[in-house]
Amino acid sequence: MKLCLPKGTKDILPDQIHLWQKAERVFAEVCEQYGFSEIRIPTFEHTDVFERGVGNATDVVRKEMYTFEDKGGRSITLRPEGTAGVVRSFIENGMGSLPSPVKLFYNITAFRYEKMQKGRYREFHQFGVEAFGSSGPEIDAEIISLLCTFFERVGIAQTRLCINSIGCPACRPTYHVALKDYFADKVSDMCEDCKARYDINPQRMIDCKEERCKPFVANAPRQIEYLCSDCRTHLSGLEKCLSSLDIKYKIDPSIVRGLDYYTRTVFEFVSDHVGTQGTICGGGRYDRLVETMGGPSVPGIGFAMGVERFLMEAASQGVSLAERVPVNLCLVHMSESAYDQVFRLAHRLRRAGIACEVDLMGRSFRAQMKYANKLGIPYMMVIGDDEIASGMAKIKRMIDGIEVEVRLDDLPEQASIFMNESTKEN
RNA sequence: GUGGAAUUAGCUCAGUUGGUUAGAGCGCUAGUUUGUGGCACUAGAGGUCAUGGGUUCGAUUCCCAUAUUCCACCCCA
Repeated sequence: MKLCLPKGTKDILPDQIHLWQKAERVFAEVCEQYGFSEIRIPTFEHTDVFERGVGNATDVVRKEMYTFEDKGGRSITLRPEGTAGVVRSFIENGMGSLPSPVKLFYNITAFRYEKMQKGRYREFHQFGVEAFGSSGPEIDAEIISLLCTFFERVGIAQTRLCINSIGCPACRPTYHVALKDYFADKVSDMCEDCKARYDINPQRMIDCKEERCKPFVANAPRQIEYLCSDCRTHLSGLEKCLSSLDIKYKIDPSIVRGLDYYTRTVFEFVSDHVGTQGTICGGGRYDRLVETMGGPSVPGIGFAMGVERFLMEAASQGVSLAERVPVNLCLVHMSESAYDQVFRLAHRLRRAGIACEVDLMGRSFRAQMKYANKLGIPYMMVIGDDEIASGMAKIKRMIDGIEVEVRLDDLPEQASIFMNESTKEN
């Protein structure tokens, strides 16, 4: 049997890795500027963590988790998302007693057993943020602002921000009653899923995509009209913050989110370039989650961004995440006798922090030149018996052929001076 | 989980209505007379035609299964 990738996984090859590194670097940078600290949590947790955190009723927990029994008979699950694990860590490490708010960010892989589609993988990457301890709308706005800054810094435009409020335990029951009243005489004509949702969670009927359900859903009462005064105040507070930051958004009452823990604010950044999986980034507030998972009563809010989807969006917007090629020098030898010297020279240069290449294929002079050119190495230096004898050699800038002569003994310093100067000129 | 499409060289794709040694472009390697790359030219390497079974005198081609990819639904990042 030929070896191949398991379904839904991807190799990230060297020709793509710089995009990832750039995205990771910018994300970490922006998070730190907003006062978030990185946290690293395990790839797997006790299954309970997700059952209690994400919610037993969700599709993610019911049918998408990679769950297995380890050799000690424990039920273990590969994380399907980041929030539950971070909350577990928050509680376990007593972070509730740190100065509030506690602001954390992470860069993780996550695993969901799902059918493949563009922008949807079984192992995928998420950048995420969680903030604990603050219940005001300001932190909601700060997190959205963080995302806007990230997109801006990375050069992405045209992602739509949609927000909604899904209420809190105080006002949701009233809304559910209103929904049930509204749908009471209509459920029988709706899809099977909606019939089930009617009893379990009528709120989810709102974002049903079935054609036959849409007409009924269109006129259904909206959560926003049933918010309690606290939730209403929170939402208008968030709107005020966003406006004063000049962040454009749209209220989208159909955003419900599939994870059970959300309360009040939910939001998504949506793109048109990622196929049906248009949500690049989704998040919201979870004021009861920490308590539900056995911790203190501490409010929280966070988001997760699908890195694959983000990179797809960047590519389709023609955004270049490419990093400048590190300044590189190719040492080209002319003869067998020079090769030994060149090899030692490369060792010295590298130890001095100058990235350079030497022939390792036994190539002819001409072939070495071609190789350097193909790799796009910007500088080269020819070393033959003459150079060895005189102790002088020329560094040539490939793009325009400009050369400078240096003493081999002073090479590390001389080379970096020349290469730095000409880098600045460009 | 339901439904549909696809898989031929490292990459992008031709092709065989079932019939000897399977093609192109790009890429890769070497060379175009041993002190300067990009262009051009020449040559070469590289395929169990995704894998396994079946039908057939004969299968890369037809059928079935498996793996992987893509699309729609569901759901989500």
